Amino acid sequence: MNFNERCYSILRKVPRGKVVTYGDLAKAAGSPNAARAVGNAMNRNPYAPQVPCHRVVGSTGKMVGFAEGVSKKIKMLKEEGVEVMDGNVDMDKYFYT
DNA sequence: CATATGACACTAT
DNA sequence: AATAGTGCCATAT
Repeated sequence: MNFNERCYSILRKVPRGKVVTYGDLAKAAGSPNAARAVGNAMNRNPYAPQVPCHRVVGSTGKMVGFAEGVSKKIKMLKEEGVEVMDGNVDMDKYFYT
């Protein structure tokens, strides 16, 4: 099981309407400082619709990027009930602990 | 095997 | 408060 597959597995557990940060995801995957690598894994995302890669946001809840565009990402999150204001998510309410 | 790349995070201006 | 620069990790080429 390589690093990214671990990321996908973990990310897949994230419930709808919640979000996680790259850093925490990386930490959960076993490499606390591999936030960047996580983003890379999401970018290639071999498990396209299976993994909720759109539920991954920056450490501050700020939208960082998305393969199809941040706009799309925000749209999807809103569809799940996550409030996104000016590209930012309310961490205290939607962060997956 | 070595170099380059990127959807991050943090510190210093 | 906003912007720029630096460090880190795993993958792809």
